[in-house]
Amino acid sequence: MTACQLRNPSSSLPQGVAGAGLTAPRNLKRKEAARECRRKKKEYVKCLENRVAVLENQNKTLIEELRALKNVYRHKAE
DNA sequence: TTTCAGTTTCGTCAAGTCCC
DNA sequence: GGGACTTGACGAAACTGAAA
Repeated sequence: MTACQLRNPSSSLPQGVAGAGLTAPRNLKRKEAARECRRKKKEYVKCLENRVAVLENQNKTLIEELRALKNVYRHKAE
């Protein structure tokens, strides 16, 4: 038993047939809503990827800074 | 060039949430 | 409550790259 069958009792029908009673404008709205949802999701993922890149750069910079400071204090201690 | 497995894209359904 | 909207999940079709 697939998850789809659990959720959709009319799943023996090909997809699209079960909802054939829907009016065309309603179907159109669904299509557009799905497209918009996917567009937003892509945008969100891209945003997260950008953030990862920024944070990785920050991390590199901070590591470099820490290394430099350690050097300074090591020389002072000598 | 053909075949085929893996990936991406699309339309649809169902469930959840929000707002009136 | 009920209609409109959002989103995860599914199957089908289209696309892609590697192997034969």
